[in-house]
Amino acid sequence: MRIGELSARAGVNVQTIRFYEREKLLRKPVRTASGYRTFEEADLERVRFIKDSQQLGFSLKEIKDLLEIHESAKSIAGTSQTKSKEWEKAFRIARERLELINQKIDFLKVLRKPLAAVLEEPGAEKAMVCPASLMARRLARRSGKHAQTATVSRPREKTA
Amino acid sequence: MRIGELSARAGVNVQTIRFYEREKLLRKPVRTASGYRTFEEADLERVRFIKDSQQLGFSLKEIKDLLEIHESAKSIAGTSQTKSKEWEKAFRIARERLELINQKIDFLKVLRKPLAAVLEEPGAEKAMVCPASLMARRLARRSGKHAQTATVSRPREKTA
DNA sequence: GTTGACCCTATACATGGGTATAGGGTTGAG
DNA sequence: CTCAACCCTATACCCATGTATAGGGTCAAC
Repeated sequence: MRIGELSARAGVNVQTIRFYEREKLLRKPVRTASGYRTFEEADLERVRFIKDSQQLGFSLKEIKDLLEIHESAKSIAGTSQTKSKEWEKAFRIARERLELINQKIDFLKVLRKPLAAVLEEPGAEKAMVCPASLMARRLARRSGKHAQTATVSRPREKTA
Repeated sequence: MRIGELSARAGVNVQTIRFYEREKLLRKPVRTASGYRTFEEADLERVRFIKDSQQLGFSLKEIKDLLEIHESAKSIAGTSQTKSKEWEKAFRIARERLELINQKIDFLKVLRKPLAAVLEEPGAEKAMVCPASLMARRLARRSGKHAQTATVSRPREKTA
C-alpha cells in the first residue's frame, strides 16, 4: 500500500508517517521506480502500536525502545540464550519497561476506583474522588529533568 | 509552605507550579502580605497527582477534567442525589474516563505479557514480543485531530 | 544594614510531536 | 493528453508543556 492508504487506515496524517520514518520509528520503506513509498500490513500494525503506546504516556523515544526489544528478540530467536550485547540491552530495557508498566496499571486501578464508585452508587459520597486515595500509590518519577535550582534551607551551595 | 518547598517536594520546577496556577490546574494560593504564595499539603498532593496522570498519557486538559470531577463530587457531597448541572457533567466525564482507563489497563496488560515472557523464560522465543500480539487489543482513538486531507480512491470531494 | 536565598511579574526561549506549505513529479480514468 | 488525486523533498510553522532570563522585591542571619 502507499502512504495515503497507510495513513488513512492508521488514522494519522501522511506527514506523520514520513515524520516517523525520519525518526526511525518505521523502517525505510521500499520505493517504487518513481520514488513512491510502499508499505505492508506490518507497517500499519506498527503505526497503530505507536499511537496506542503514546496514549499510555510513552514518549517516541521509549516506544523506539519497546520496538527495539522486539527487533532484538526476533534477531536472536533460534540462537537460544546467546547473551549477546544486543540481547543484554533488550533484556535490561524490558525489565525497566515491565516495572513501569506494572506501576502504571496499579495507578490506573487506583484512579479507576473512585470513578467506578461515583458511577455505580447513586449519590455515594463514601468512596469519593479524593486526592488522598488517588495518591495512595505513586508512580516512579521519570528520568531526570526539572533542574530545580532552589536550595530550600541549604544555603550557599553552588548549583552551577 | 512556600513555592520553593512545594516544587522541591513535588520534584518539579518552581516555574512549573506557577504555570499550573496560570493554567488553572492549581487554585490561586493565599498570598502573604509581601505577595508570596503559600501552599498546603493538599496542593502538594495535587501536583503529584498531575505528574502521575501525565505519565499515563493524560493531557493537562484531561487532568483538569479529572480534578473537576473531584471538585463537583465534593461540592455536592451531602446534597444526596441532587442531579445538578455540575453533577451531570462530572458524571459524564467520569464515565468517559473510566472507559478510557479500562482500555488503558487492558492495553498495558497486553503490552506486559511478552515482556514478562521474555524476562522469565531464558531464551524463550515462544511468547516473543510480536506486534501481532501487541496489537490484539486496541485503544479507542482520541478526540479528533490529524485532519487527514487525503481522499484515497474517493475522488473529487471537497475537504475544505 | 548588608548579603544570599528566596520570592515576584513579565516575557522570551526550548523541546517534543507533529502539520502545513511551496514547488514540483506520477498515474490512471476519461 | 489532460486533470485530479496522488506522491516527492525541503522547509517553515504550530501547539502543548514547560524553562530560563531580566529586572526587581523580601527577609533572616550575620
